[in-house]
Amino acid sequence: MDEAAYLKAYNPKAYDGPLMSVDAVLFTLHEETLKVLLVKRSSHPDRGKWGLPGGFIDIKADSDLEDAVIRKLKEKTGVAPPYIEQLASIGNNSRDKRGWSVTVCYTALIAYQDCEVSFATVSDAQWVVLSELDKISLAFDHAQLIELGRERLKQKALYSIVPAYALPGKFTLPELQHVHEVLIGKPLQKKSFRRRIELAELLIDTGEQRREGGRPATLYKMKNKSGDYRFVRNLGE
Amino acid sequence: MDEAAYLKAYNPKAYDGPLMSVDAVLFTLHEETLKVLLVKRSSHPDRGKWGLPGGFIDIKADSDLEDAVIRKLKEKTGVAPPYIEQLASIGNNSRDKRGWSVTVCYTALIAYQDCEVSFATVSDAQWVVLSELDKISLAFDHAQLIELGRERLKQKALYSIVPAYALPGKFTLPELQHVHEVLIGKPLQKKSFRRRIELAELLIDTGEQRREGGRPATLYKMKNKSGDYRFVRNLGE
DNA sequence: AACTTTAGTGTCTATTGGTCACTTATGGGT
DNA sequence: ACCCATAAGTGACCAATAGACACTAAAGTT
Repeated sequence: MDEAAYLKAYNPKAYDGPLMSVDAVLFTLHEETLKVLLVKRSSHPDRGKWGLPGGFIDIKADSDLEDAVIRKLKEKTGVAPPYIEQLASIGNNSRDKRGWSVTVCYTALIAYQDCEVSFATVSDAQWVVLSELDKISLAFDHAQLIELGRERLKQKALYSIVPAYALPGKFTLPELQHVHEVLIGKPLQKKSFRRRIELAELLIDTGEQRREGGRPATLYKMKNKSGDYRFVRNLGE
Repeated sequence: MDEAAYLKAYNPKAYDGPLMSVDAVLFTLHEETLKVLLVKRSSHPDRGKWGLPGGFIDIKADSDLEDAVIRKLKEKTGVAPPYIEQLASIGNNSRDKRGWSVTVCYTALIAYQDCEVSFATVSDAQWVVLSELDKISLAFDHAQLIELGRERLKQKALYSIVPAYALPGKFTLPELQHVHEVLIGKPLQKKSFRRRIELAELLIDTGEQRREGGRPATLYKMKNKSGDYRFVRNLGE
């Protein structure tokens, strides 16, 4: 049998495969704390529980995995997040009551302001403060996925300025430092923090300033490739 | 309808989902070069081409994703590799002629000696030098997956001693440095290399030595958690 | 014993983060 | 207007760790 004949006769349903979904751990910073986006499950299993935005791939509509998650996120927030990264894939026969199930899970960041309006109308989605997660019983293994995302983001905070994507397009250095401090879980030296960013020339001075209490802070924006930059030495520790 | 009824009525085949497989990029060091394990595809599509070890999940036999890849690797090499790590998941509608397909891809390392015998008898598996990959037309997007694994391993070489898993249980520091040099692609200062490993106390002196030309080199073995250790500062650059 | 080869060390320099006091810019209260 | 509180931003020195490279050490070979 040649390949053309094989493909013609091929029936994907003959193969007994696992369920396959995508999920996203979308973080933002609001009121000095990290928050994660949760949605209320409208269907079985775990109906009524809160879980991560995500779901099955639509093999007609989605052309790749990232497409699929972004579609799911847009449904809830109205916009695509400025940062998204594959986190991990979890697959086993116990995480979903329906059977062997695999999720490809992403972490994403967005500024609170950039999607606030969009889902003020959607009552089945909410931002949840990370420290209050243990009070909620989450669907599937989503608590574990959030913890994984959290951990990954903490690492990124040590050697990159990826956390900047949790802020609006223009932000001040003290604001950025604050995001890093929340993620790393301890205060940082402003001098060290600023020095490395300046040296690597990662930000653009917009010329604008923001006043809030004391001396006005300069507003910066990210350069195009700044999210990919990796400092050779970690902060903290 | 309650959850029990839903689950009872649930039919996974009603859902039109993607194909789902696992693959592994297994590297080793042999004759001073990095090699990757390839297997000859015995079935369609891309029958006869070389590709990564891997395949569909067996939802009866495998209890999770890692189980599944390790099973695939054991089939080819006879042993489970001492190091395995999730690399990435790639899913789209163009990588497999059969339709929308997702692979969860792992990187793994093993000592050449530890599986040489096992698959000397298997003629459909071979180690291929990385620089000769462009001469072979690989199945699916496997060339890209290998490049991804290569890149990840290079990063690991900069801030960890994970590459040690490409060596036998006992190895010398010059040997380890050599693996790192191959991965990073340039020579390293032996003093710097040794100093950081000694300082972090990552290896155990076995008391044995290896003679080869000049002064004998001390044989070390890894401590248990040494693969997880991350230096705060990168080598090279 | 002298030479070659490879392992391993001593020591100085370079880079970058840590610390912390100091200066600067703004608003508010007297 | 002046002083103070507050937050932004800098100067200067210290600490940790990688880079460079010459030197010593231990083996085999001639």
